[in-house]
Amino acid sequence: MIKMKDVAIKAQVSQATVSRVINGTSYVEPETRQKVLDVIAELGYKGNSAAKSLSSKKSSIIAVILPDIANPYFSEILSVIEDEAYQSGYEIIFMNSQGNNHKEKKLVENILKYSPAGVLISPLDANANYLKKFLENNIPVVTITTLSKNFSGVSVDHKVGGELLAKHFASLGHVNIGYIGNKDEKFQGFKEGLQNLNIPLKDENCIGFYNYSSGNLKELVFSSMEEYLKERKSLDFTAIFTGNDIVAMEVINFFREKGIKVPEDIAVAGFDNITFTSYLSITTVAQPVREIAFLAYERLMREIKNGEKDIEHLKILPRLIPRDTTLKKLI
Amino acid sequence: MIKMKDVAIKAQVSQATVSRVINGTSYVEPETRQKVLDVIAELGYKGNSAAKSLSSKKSSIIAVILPDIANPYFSEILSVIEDEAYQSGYEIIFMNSQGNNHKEKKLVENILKYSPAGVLISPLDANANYLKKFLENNIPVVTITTLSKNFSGVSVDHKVGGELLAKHFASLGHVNIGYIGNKDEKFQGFKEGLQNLNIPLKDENCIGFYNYSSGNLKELVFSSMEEYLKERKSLDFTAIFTGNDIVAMEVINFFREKGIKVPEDIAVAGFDNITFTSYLSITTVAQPVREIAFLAYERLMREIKNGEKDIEHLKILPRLIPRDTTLKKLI
DNA sequence: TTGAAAGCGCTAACAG
DNA sequence: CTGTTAGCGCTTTCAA
Repeated sequence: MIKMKDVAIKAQVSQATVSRVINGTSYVEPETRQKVLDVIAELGYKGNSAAKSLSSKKSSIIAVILPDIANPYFSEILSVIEDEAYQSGYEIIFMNSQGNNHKEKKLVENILKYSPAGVLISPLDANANYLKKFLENNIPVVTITTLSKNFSGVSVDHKVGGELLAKHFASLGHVNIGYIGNKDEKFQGFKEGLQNLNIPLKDENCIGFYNYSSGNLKELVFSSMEEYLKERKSLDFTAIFTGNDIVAMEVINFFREKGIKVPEDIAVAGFDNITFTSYLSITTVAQPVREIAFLAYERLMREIKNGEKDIEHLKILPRLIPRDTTLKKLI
Repeated sequence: MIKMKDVAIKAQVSQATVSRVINGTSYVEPETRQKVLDVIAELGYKGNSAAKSLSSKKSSIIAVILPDIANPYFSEILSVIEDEAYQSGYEIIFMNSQGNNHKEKKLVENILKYSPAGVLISPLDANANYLKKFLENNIPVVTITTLSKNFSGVSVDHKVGGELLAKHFASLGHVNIGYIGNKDEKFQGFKEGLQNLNIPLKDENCIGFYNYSSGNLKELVFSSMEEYLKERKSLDFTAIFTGNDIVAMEVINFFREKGIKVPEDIAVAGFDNITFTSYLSITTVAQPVREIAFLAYERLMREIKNGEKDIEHLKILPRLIPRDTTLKKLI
């Protein structure tokens, strides 16, 4: 690999001057500047990230930590971030926490070795202690999907999303309603939304589990549903809201195997609006993923380049996308 | 950030000794060794990648360059690689070529700055000249999905996959057959497979396009199909093989909009067996993605750690997964 | 406006 | 078995 010194010698200037024209850190006589540029092109000088990072104490690496890259929702996010980073001259170190808090902690520790310029993370626990390491090391962080009091972040208003679905179910005449998924913000919104409409959401109809990894999701969904069915003989609800679209697909799959028809016997709605829900015509709540990713990246850049330090929380409003799986009116 | 010297001082040894216990590069008296380890734990020493990489001239970074991370086929691959890398102490720099040769070239140049320990790439063009830079810089490369004469690689035998589908269509009695997608190896296998069964695959029924990015895929598929329909009034085939599952979904979508029923009016088969095809019950050819990714990573590790330099090409056999979209027999 | 020189934190001879 | 020392390629004072 050709280095600055090689360029310097060939351009008959000092290595410091080469550094200056590359980084624009101080004025260089246009002639020498051009000469250096020519030699750089001629020799195909590329630079050495390690050396640069070591002496400048900062890198052009952005760490991206996501809970489940196999979920299209997150791969779409990564896709947007990667391209933005590419266009602005950063590289992405990607890490997949797989819904595993222990792994996420390790990942955070590992990434510190690289002095990343910034971090984009969809944290499993927005208030986890190990996230504070970024604060201590003065590394800008923007959270995606979840908001943390310590960092800027961009998310969808999940609560509103839950409420939207509550209203949707209500408008279709459902009064016995179920839920399956993480008991998170959207669940809260859903529950409160139903309460405001005087529709009870019975605890025993809320099948909770905590999961991010799509690896064993099918098993998880199937065993949870089996267990539910074992306790009572049949479904005690006519509509079910699932934590996300993938869960919705699995639930529909489960119902299909059991001979339960969607939406004739039961209405199903998901959350996220990943591409594939449209093929299956699943009712869902759309998160503008690309916008979220873009806004998060943009915010991170402002923290990196302009040193903005105030904590900014963006909550984007989701919208309901009614499709076939909730087609049937009960009234 | 706490550094080796800090550890050395507190442990009352030289910095070199700390380096030795960390890297195990030479024997260290068990007592001193333990003392150093204790101090490392106490101080929470993490290390500095840039410094390590600069002085050792190698990094623990593995570059992963994929054509379309939004395609679940590739996100599954990334998921496997990331976890393997995590377990063996490497970090992933992820790059998305988006089916853009120009971008891929730039990515290859960019990654050289990091002296990656190795590269896993699903190249757009296996023989692209810029890939030789890895050879010049002595960086181990393993290709995924496509094989290159210059590097080791793991792929599915796409040709066999195409043949499998040819036989499948034939066994169902189809004689007028179409294709839509990249005119690649699986297309060749498909074509030859049909030829061997004395079924012609007319050129005008082969709708070719070159695409990797799922971004504008819908448009691409729809406009290609529209064009086809404009030229002749109706479909001149009873079964169509699509380049991959996502294309299959879009084609089915298109047919649905046109009121053409699948599989009643036309049979559709995809390729890849991404998770979502099972929900839609699309006939497809399964690529054992996780195995591919795992084998590629394993091979790369052997090149990195053991310096194996021979070129090894693994071709994994795909298998046909018949499902509902090709259910109907014509004979 | 430019060059010389001192590190950045670490690895890897080289002594002893 | 361990300490000393010389860089790795670059950024960044400090002078001139």
